[in-house]
Amino acid sequence: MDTATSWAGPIDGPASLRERKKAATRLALHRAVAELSAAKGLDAVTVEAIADHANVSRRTFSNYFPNKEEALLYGERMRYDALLREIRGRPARETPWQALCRSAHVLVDVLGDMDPVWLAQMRLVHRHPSLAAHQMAMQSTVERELVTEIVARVAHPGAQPVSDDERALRARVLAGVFLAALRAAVAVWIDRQERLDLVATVDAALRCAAERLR
Amino acid sequence: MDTATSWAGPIDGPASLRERKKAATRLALHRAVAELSAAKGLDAVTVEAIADHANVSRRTFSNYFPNKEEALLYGERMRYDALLREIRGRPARETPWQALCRSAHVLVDVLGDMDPVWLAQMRLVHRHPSLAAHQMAMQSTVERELVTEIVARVAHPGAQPVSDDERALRARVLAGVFLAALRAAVAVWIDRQERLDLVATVDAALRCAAERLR
DNA sequence: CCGCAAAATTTCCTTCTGGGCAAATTTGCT
DNA sequence: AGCAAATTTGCCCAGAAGGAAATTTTGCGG
Repeated sequence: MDTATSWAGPIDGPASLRERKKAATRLALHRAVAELSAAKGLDAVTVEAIADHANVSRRTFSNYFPNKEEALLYGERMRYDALLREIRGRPARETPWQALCRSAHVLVDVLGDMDPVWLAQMRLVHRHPSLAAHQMAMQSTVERELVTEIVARVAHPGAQPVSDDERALRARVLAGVFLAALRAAVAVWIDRQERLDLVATVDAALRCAAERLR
Repeated sequence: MDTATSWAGPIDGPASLRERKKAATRLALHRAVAELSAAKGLDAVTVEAIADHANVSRRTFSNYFPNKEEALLYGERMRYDALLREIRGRPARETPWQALCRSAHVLVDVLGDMDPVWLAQMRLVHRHPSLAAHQMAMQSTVERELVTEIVARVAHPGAQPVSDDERALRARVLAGVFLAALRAAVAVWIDRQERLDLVATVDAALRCAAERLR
């Protein structure tokens, strides 16, 4: 069950043994919640059960995650981190929107069509409103980081100069719109899972968001 | 301190005494959290303290709200409900985006420049990440309702016909973009509070979102 | 290889939360 | 006034979050 490499997990570079062990524990906890909650639903699973299943003490769980939800959404969080890294790595000459779109494309591509574990997770999130809430919460963090990244890309080559306020506003709107588009794409893809292609759906959502709205 | 009427609160029509009392209690609890958390920060306030401050038992608090955060964000929730009502009431010939923008305008206008209580709330949310999380969570609910409302407005007068999937995607993107724009506007307005006009900022954000992105 | 300092895990403990249940109180209606 | 329904309250318990200190593991210099 080595899906770790498929989403560029934390077991990457040759870090110190300590770091690698921590990463392993974190991952074990994440998988424990995923596995247990897939069976009985998240709130029928106690933190203790999760810790047991990962062979650590209940208290250690708290050292890694503040609560079950975050543990469950850890994979999701990693994916967003990957997205952020990707964006930061885009050439500076790309406009913010280009950078965002291309990064999204890369990530969704890498994610592959239907990592079954991810699919299960998304279905779970999709159904359980409290999880959706936590996911949104996570996105609000991502959004903040995204905003600073976009603001950094001030170089609008052929655009008329704008005020600081205007730029801040634009950056926030851009970040929000981008994430909203991603969410929308995933949502409808989950809804109509059998009939749609994920990459195409994401592309469509981004194009739709970039269009002039009517 | 009768700000209740300013945001179309629950004390409206002449409902039964029971209903009015419930509404009053709910409001009292909401105000209690707001007041106490404004002073010491939200997590320094126990549910018991809130209940005490509203002259009810701790158990009764649970009858009204599932947790502190929801109690604190109750005002916010009411405002979004008002927004939804406004949108549902727009004439059917308006395109979805028009309906959204005009509703937002109405609501922000009604909200008035700087209801001081609201301002305090927003600042609190703005600082405390866990609150921002809960706010996002709430928005995800609102978003869902918004989507169904937008889907209902299928009548794109002069647009080429699109598939069901496409329409669902567009509705979700639209809802997400709209809420993202609102959030962005409020965020920068809070950031630069002294120098900006709220209505103008919201307008700018919506216009920015509606523009073709670069 | 050994032992030591730093870091991580564990045990223990306290406070707070959410919510079931049944008794007591309040409200609406006749 | 008096009864039924709705609401509040007190009591209770399983779980969550997280502080403090003891214990174990890791990394490194001798």
